[in-house]
Amino acid sequence: MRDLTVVLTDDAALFREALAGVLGRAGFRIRAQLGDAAAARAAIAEHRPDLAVFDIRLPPTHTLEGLVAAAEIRESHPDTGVLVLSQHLETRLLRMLVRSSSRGVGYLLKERVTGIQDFVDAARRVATGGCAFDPEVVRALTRGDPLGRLSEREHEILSLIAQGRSNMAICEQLRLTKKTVESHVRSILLRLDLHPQPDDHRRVLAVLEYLRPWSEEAYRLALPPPRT
Amino acid sequence: MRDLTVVLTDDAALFREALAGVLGRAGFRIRAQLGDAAAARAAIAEHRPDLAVFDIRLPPTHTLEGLVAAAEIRESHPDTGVLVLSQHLETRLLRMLVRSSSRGVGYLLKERVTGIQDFVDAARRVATGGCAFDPEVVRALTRGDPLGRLSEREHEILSLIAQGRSNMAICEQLRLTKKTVESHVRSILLRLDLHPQPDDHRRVLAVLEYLRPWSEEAYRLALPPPRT
DNA sequence: CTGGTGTTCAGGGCTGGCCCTGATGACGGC
DNA sequence: GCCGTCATCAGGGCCAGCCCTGAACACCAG
Repeated sequence: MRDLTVVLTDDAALFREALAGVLGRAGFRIRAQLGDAAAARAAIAEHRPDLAVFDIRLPPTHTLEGLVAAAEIRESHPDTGVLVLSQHLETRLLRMLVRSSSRGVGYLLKERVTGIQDFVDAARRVATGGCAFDPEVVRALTRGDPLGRLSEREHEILSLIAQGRSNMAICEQLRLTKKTVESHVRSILLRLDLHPQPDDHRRVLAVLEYLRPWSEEAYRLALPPPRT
Repeated sequence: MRDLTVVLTDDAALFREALAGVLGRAGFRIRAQLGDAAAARAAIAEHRPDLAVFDIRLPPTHTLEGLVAAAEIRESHPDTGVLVLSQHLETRLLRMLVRSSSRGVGYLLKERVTGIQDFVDAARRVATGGCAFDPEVVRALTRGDPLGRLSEREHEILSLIAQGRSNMAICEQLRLTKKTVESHVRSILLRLDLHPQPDDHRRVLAVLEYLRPWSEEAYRLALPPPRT
């Protein structure tokens, strides 16, 4: 079996070198190591590697550039597997990465990669057209849309919560009692699987859940259309 | 003075017809009325109007399409003024609309347009290369970045708040006492001008303030680069 | 008819979060 | 030295929001 080729993109040079070392010793040929998305695009176009590894957050903004680049590479170079490394699970954005296919794509959470061998196995799978997702990622992908579990009324109230309205403002606006709003809030939190945890501020988490579709939509506009 | 030409885009046909009536009676020539952004782009390319009026939220997604289209038109048709109508003030997204220039652009809040004559005046100014911004919009544009008023520590704590962390989780993570975190939270809220109001849930509002740059960045990626 | 879902509301209890005041120490600028 | 800013922390108080239980009614499907 021939050596698989890889291009690595991560602005953290130390981490990038470490990955290069790991993959190199595992038999991959490192074709390039880049620190930003634009350079990665050029290198991938030049080398046409079996695998492109991206940190999700790249310069200049450290927000979305890695994911944008990864999704674009998936479209423009269908023979290049794309492996994304992330600190956090960005479920809805992840869905956009796999919207056309889950072949040749991987999404791993940096802190949950349990060993070098796991990482190498994942890289090899993705490079050869398979997929590799962190189990948390798989669970999130197979789950339905949490917001879809809300009733119409609950959705309406969550939208007001997400505007930073107090319960009192909400009950006045919707002509309900304080108790009714509280009941709905409680139901919303449970429907969204936001159970009491000492570390969580659940109202904020519910807001974040509500805002995600919007973020995804903004992001969708950043991408080329999927091939049919 | 020749009649100014205009293309209107708003998926609410009734509102669109009403605007057409108003502008028509004010001497504008209505070149086209469209319901979505793609149709608007084609019509503007065909008619090259003096003014393009957009509702900010257009189909198919009713999220950003109007603003995307408006910003693109600004780039591709520099002689066409762009007037955006919105329900809410989206400050940071607005900034992207005026990033290259504030000539030939307007942003009005639908609920704050105080009369037909005001609207017509604004349309005329924008169509002839001027600008028209709701006073609230002007105030927001001239104000600095609220997040820039935070100290490094405050910014760090706000980022944790925005992840939906409880105060207890934050104090444990940063090895501070509960009291210290509370002090920082209080300072953050005041720095962000989030004073106690019975209608507000201020912690959520602080989170929304924090998340705005990210939204803007996602949106920036959706736009063509500004001409230099 | 039964069961499930959605909507509304109540009583009662608890606490995380916020408020205010005050203090200390470090640092930098004038 | 003085002042302002930042960071840390304390004491004490209050309450919006959440929790739990329970109830009633409407509607729909089986």
